[in-house]
Amino acid sequence: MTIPLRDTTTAPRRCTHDYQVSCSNCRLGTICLPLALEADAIDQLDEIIQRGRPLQKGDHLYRESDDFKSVFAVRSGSFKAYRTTDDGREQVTGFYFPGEVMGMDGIAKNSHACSAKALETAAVCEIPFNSLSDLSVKMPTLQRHFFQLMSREITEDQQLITLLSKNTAEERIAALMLSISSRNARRKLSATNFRLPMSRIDIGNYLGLTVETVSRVFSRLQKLEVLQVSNKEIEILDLKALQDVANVIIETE
Amino acid sequence: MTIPLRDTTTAPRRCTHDYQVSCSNCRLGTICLPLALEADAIDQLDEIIQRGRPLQKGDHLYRESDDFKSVFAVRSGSFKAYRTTDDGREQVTGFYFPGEVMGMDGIAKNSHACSAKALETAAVCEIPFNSLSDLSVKMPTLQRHFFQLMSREITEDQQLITLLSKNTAEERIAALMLSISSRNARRKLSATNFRLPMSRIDIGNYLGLTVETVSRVFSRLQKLEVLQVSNKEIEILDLKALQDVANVIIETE
DNA sequence: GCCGTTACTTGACCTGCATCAAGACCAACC
DNA sequence: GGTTGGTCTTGATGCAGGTCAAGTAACGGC
Repeated sequence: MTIPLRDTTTAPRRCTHDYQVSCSNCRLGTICLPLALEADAIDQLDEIIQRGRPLQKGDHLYRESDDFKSVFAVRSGSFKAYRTTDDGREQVTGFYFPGEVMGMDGIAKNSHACSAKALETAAVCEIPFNSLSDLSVKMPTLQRHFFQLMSREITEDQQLITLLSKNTAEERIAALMLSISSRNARRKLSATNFRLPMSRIDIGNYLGLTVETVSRVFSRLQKLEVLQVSNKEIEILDLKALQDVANVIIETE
Repeated sequence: MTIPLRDTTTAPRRCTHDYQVSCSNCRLGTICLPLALEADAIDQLDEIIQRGRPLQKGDHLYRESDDFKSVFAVRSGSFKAYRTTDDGREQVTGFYFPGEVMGMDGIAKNSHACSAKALETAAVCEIPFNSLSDLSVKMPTLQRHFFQLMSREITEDQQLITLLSKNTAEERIAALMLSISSRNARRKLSATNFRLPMSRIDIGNYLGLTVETVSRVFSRLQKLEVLQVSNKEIEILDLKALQDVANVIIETE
C-alpha cells in the first residue's frame, strides 16, 4: 500500500525530504548524484515516486526471492540488507541510510537477491522499476543517472571485498566508523557524534568478524582514546588516529 | 585503435563469435541473457560494436582511473580485474572469461575503478558506452538487458563477499573451481578438465588467501582424490565431493 | 644446452581471531 | 520488586591460516 509522495499541483520546486542534500533542486535524496536533473525531469519523476508505508524496527521492506517491482530510496531511519547462505546463516551485505537507494540487486533475476530489514523506525520512497525504465527511455539523463547509481553499488561492494580480504579487525571497524561518519556529514549531521542503528552482531556479520571481536576492538579503540563508545553511542575523539587505524582512505565525496 | 567487428552488409544472421553460446541469434556472447534480443536490435548493436585490438598476456585492457568510454565483452582468452589499495597492494575483484562483460565499474565516476589485465592472449568486443546509451534510449529491451547485466555483477560481488567473510580456505577454493567449471560448461567446454589461466598468486589474492595456503589446499584436495592438479591443469575427479567441500551452491544456470 | 627468474610446493613456527564460557547490563513484562 | 531474554563485555584457550624459510619445477632468453 503506497500513497502519493505529495500533491504535485501545488508543490514547491525544492527538495521535499526530511533531510537536506547538496543538490538543491532534487526531490530524490541521493539518487541525486553529481549529475543534476533538469526541473522538467524532476516533475516527471515526482509522478512515479510513491511514499512507502512507514516501517517499524525489524520490519522487512522486501525479502529474498520476493518479486522485484521497485527500488527504494531511504527517507528516514536505516536498513540492513542481507542474504541467507545455503546453510541458513545470514550475511549482511550493506547498511542503508537516508538518501541512499536500495533494491537494485533484484533487477538481474526479477526477484530480490537480498532481504532488507529496518534497523529502526523508517520511511522510504518507492520507485516502481517499470515506470523508472519507461521514464529513462524518454529521458537519457535519468537513464545515465541510474546506471551510475548501480555502478556505484558495484564499486562499494568491491571496496568491501578488499576490506574483507586484506584488512585486520581493527582496520575493518575503523573503516566502517569512518564510512558512517562521512555519510552523516553528507547529510549535514555530525561527523563525530552518532548513534549506531545496528547491533554488534550485525557489525560483526557485515565485517566478517564475531561479536566478541567487535566488542574487543571497540574497547581497545576506546582505551587508545580514538573513540568514545557507550553502547550504541559513538564519539570520534581523534579522527586522524582513526584514519591511521583504518589504513584505508574512506571517500568523503 | 579498433576495427569494425564485421562487414554488416554481407553478414549472416548468426553468432560470429569464436565460441558458441546458448542464444542462437545473438552476436554478443553472454551479453546474451535469458532476455533474447529481436533481430532488429541485433543489427543495430552490430553497428556500434567494434572488435578491439588483440591483447597479449600481461597487456592492460584499461587501467584504474582511465577515462571510461566503453564496456568490453570478452571474445577469447581471459582477464583479471583488480584495484590497487591505498597502500599499494593489489586486490583481484574478478576473473572474466569469453562471453562475459567487463568495465561497468567505470560508469559511476566516468573513470575506471579497476584495472583489467589479460591473463593470456585475448580478444574483446568493444562497446562504446555512449552509443550503447543512445541505443538503449531507442530500444527499451536493450536498456533492461543492460540493467540486468549490471545487477548480476552486483549479486556476484555479494556472493564473493559472503565467501570471504564466512568460508574456510578449502571452501573458497572449491567454490572457485566450481565457478570456473560451470562457466566452462556454459561455453560448451569440459566442466571437469580445464587449464587455470591465472596464477596461484591471483587466486590467493582474489580469495583473500596467501599463495602458500592455495597451494596447500590444492595438495590436500589432490590427496583426497577430489581434484587432479598438475600446475595449471585441473581435473575434477569427484564433482559431488567438491560440492560438499565448497559447502556453497554454485549457480549452474 | 645453460642460466636466471619467477612460479609453485612443502615444512616449521607463530599469531590474530574464533570459540567457549561466564558475567554484566538493559528493556520489557508480570 | 523479580524474572526473562536479549545484547554486550571480558577472559582463557585453541586452531586455521599467515609468515618465514628452503627447495623444486617451469619458463624464458641466449
